[in-house]
Amino acid sequence: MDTSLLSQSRSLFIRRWGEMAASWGISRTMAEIHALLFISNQPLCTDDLMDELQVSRGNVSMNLRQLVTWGLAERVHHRGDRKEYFVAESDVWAMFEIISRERRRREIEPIVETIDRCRSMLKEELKGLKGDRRREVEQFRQRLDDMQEFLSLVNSLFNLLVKVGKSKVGDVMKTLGRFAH
Amino acid sequence: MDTSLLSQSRSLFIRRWGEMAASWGISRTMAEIHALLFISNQPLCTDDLMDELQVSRGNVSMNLRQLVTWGLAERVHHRGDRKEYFVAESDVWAMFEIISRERRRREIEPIVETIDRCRSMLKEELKGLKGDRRREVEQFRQRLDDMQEFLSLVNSLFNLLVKVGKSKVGDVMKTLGRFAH
DNA sequence: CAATCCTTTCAGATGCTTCTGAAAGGATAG
DNA sequence: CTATCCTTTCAGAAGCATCTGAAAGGATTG
Repeated sequence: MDTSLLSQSRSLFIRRWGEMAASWGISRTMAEIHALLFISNQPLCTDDLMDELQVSRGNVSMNLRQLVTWGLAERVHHRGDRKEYFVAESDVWAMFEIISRERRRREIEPIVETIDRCRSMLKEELKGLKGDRRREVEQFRQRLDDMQEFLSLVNSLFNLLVKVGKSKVGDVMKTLGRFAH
Repeated sequence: MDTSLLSQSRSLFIRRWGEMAASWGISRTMAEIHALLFISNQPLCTDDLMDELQVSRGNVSMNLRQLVTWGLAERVHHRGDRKEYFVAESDVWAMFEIISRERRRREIEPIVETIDRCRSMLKEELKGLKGDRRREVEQFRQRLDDMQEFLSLVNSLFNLLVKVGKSKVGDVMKTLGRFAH
């Protein structure tokens, strides 16, 4: 067994990346595969991944498919070799864009849509109301409004960040610093 | 059964908030309890929550405890009533601060710490290396550097956002807009 | 077209998280 | 001190997401 510092770092990083995955809504193995591809300096095939991560062929196959679908990995062919190889997206900004789009789609959009529906229902409901019940509905509506305002802010921030991108980040941080005394 | 639009909106919102919870690393029931408290205009007791959400007493108790620990809910006592009541934090910015702190603690800090360790291991490893293997280590190190730079940016952005808070968000957005031609 | 090599699929197994409900704990009232 | 009321705890049950491995699919080769 390889006990070099290189090998130790590899498995340390892969394991941690996998552990984090749970909170990112990505399965542990999918994240480990992605980590391994990310730190490799050459494309890897299914067997490489099975060996290093100790998981089944089916598992690797399914998770690779999802990584490719997301755009976090892509297929690579070598002349004279039937096997398929894979590499990871290597630009962390592109990764950020992909992951944040995915997360927004799952975490932000559904709740925004629901809040919209609720708001119009409550607007309707308010028409004929007086007194305590009116106050109840109004409070509910107020909270939904606050939440929606906040969520659309978060949304635009992400959009901006992605647009601004790597190159201008230094400037952005400097400018933002002014707001935070 | 109450079929008013108010009641429909309530359960719609609660259900959706709960569904989202999975991706936020919060259990469905914990999120539903939080949602119900968030949209109520008065403190609720354990039985209220059990009735409306159809979950067991133990479940409510454990999740309330966690909500209180996080600071997303707090206990309220009524004179002459032995029961404990609960209200949710109602300021979405405070909620954001709490949740983002928690998520960073679980999602960002561990990987940053791991990257640090890996980087120093690789630095050590590089000392006596030449050729292909050196190139392999160098690529790994480069990717870790990129990742770390990115993560610390995200970190400072969150810090800034929390500090800047509600009041100045408009300004921040306007300024960011300039960078996004 | 048969053999070989590799990938994909999916039913059932596994393991992890969350939930239940009953028992124990603890406070207040009489 | 005992009864009452409410909360907390936790072992086992249930539910859910992930993984395995074998079988089927599909492509290339000789």
